[in-house]
Amino acid sequence: MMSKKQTIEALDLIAEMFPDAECELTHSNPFELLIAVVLSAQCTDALVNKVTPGLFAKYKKPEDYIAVPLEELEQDIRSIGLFRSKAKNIKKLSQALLEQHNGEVPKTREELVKLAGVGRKTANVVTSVAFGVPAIAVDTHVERVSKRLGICRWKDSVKEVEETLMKKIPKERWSDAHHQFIFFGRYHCKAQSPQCDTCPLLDRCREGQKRMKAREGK
DNA sequence: AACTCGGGGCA
DNA sequence: TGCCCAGAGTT
Repeated sequence: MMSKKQTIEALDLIAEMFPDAECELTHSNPFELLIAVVLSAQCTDALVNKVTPGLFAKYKKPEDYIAVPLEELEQDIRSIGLFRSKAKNIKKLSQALLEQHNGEVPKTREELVKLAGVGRKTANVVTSVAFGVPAIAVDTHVERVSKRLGICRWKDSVKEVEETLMKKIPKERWSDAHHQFIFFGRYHCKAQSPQCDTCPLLDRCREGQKRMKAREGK
């Protein structure tokens, strides 16, 4: 397991690789971000960004999502997959914003996770990106990278990964680290092709060392 | 903890 | 054409 010091050193190297890492979901206000992150569950940000410009031109406020028939909203987001449940969630979520939050996006994780289609990851992205609250949203990239590097244990749950990262990374770096890990996982340490050969973290990476030894053994 | 939902992108 | 992508909700 990486110590706190080792974790920060690894993070520094990743930050050098992706100094401009930031949220890639197209949005221009907290409500658009919330919708975009809900849509991004189980699909890529690039795919979400294909539908959101048209979607946000048509739907500006929670009322707009409520006004339209479910089938119409389903068709508007059909290309991203899982569109039936996502359309239902967005209508429910819009209703809740109107009835319980004056049509505004709530600013706390506790309130956000009560919304339909909003889980731990989505809530953390919204609070950190829209409201500047320090947070580490653990998606599959963050989880995979943290486990490969040895920052946390392979068997850790998403919640345990998040708690470990918060312990080992200074709070003022949580939000930047979150995006840097995501970029590292998405563009370099990919699920099927980690690109260990060109990785600056190879000598300090648990999984990378294991892979190199396995290759030499052949 | 395991299962389900789903179309797009790429080999 | 079949594998890979990548969270929330339910049981």
